[in-house]
Amino acid sequence: MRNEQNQASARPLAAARRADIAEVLRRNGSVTVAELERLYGISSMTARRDLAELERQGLARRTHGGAVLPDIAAHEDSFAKRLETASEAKEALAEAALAMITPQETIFLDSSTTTYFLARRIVEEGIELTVITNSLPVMELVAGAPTPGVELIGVGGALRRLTRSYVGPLAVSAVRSYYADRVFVSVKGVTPDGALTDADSLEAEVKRQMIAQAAESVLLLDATKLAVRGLTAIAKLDGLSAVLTHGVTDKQLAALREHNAEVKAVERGPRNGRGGRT
Amino acid sequence: MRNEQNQASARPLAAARRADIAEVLRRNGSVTVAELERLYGISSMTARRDLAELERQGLARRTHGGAVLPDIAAHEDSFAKRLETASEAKEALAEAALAMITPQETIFLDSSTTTYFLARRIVEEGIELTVITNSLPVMELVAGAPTPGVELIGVGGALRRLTRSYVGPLAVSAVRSYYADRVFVSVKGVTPDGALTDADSLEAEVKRQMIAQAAESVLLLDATKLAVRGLTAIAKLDGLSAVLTHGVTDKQLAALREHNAEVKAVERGPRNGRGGRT
DNA sequence: GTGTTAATGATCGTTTCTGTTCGGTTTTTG
DNA sequence: CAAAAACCGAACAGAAACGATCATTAACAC
Repeated sequence: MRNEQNQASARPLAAARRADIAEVLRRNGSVTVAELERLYGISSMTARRDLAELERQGLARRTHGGAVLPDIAAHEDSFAKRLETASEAKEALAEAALAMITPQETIFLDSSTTTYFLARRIVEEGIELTVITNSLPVMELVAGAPTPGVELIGVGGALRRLTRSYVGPLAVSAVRSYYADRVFVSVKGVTPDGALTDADSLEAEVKRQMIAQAAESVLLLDATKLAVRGLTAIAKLDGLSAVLTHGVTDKQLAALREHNAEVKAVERGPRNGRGGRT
Repeated sequence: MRNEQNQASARPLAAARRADIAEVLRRNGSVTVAELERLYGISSMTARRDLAELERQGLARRTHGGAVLPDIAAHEDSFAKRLETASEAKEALAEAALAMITPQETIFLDSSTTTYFLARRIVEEGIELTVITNSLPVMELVAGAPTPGVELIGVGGALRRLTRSYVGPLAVSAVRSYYADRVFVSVKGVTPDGALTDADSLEAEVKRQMIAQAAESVLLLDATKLAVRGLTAIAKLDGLSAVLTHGVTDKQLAALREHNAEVKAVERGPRNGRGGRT
């Protein structure tokens, strides 16, 4: 660019010389005061002053005898550990959900841990699609993906620390401004009469809106959910497009099918009597 | 090029000569006052005036003895990379910004690395307030805080991977739905005539909206910003409530004060100016 | 012609840049 | 580990550049 001549010529321009030094530094990774003296015909004091100026500008880091490029360290995540706590049921459900996804489509992911596993699989596979979520962990996961295949749209709002997700009016209205091909949700519990319930009403509101804005809605349900019941109702089983279950008994399966015909049992590894169709 | 006579032959138009100087500058990267005197047969005073005019037009950057090309920063470094540069200055600025915060208030934090440092200090100190941000790293930081003192409102939108921040229409409208006591912003560069510039227009839009929605706006400015100029304008210096600087020279400080009286120098590391008197 | 405006050059106190000196500190060497 | 060498940075002084100010000149309108 701007560094060609600059040999022992007259006295071109102090600023130009400094820019040149910065360029040399970028190319070589380091410079010494002695080199600068010889190269530009300046005194050591001036050389030091130049390097001090470059350091002030953040372009160099002073060392004894010269200067080097400022550190170029990497930024690492500390979330790897969270990934270790793997639940077999959730992994199986995530795997089955992954098979339902078509590249290039747009999906909602809620703030459950089950969909977190799904997000991880999506990133691992490098599937190209658009993910809309209110879950901070999912955002971190997708944003940190090595391959930029996944487009991420984050739903903002007030942070609910317990679940690390965004909720509230702003979150709901943000969800309302998007339409997706599919939504994957998980809930706190399912009642015997086919109602999905959650422990938090704000969270429930977001899930409900996601379901409303998606062409197809898929519930990811492990066996523990059948025993509990949340405080607020989100939706009815019969309003969903599909339900993936894991670890439920034949009897429970039959009960679910009374509310929704599209209930599929996902078994990976010999589990519970039935062998479901994967 | 249009370099006809150069000599004192005629004086067709000062503007033509300046355009010519600009051309020389583009080609060589720098010019000296002495060169201009010889080239055009003008006095040093006129040469300086020409260069001052070119600087006002953003075509040159004045230096002692001449002028060099302004660094037009169209490109942008990733968040991780920016985190490593001028970290000392950013820490000092963050510390000073921290002192401006009153507990229980609501603040906007933009997606710069400088405000990331500020967020970290807020979390460390456990100050109770509400933070509204479009920066994913800041969200992670605040959400992961051991003490739940900080209320977090996340601004969603489309994720811009390079800066790990949410931008776009959704982000802007989300910001618009909140009012804050204060906003802390950092920008790509500040031009001589007092305009804040950024490399990305989407990012700039969010910052602009934050400034509009905050009662007070504070700019965090390290010395590296004075040398560069971004592509899009965000706002004017005179529209801000306060400016905190680090590592700028006395002269630069005076220039900034012409646009905004509330410019404060925050020094905690490398001293500015020449022969620093303690 | 006369008045106005813009550009330029000259003067001069102030600022910036630079090299030298010198005492103190860090690194290397024996 | 001590001596030697190299390096550092504060302080000083000279040279160069700067910019505010004022006077001069040229172009133009009336």
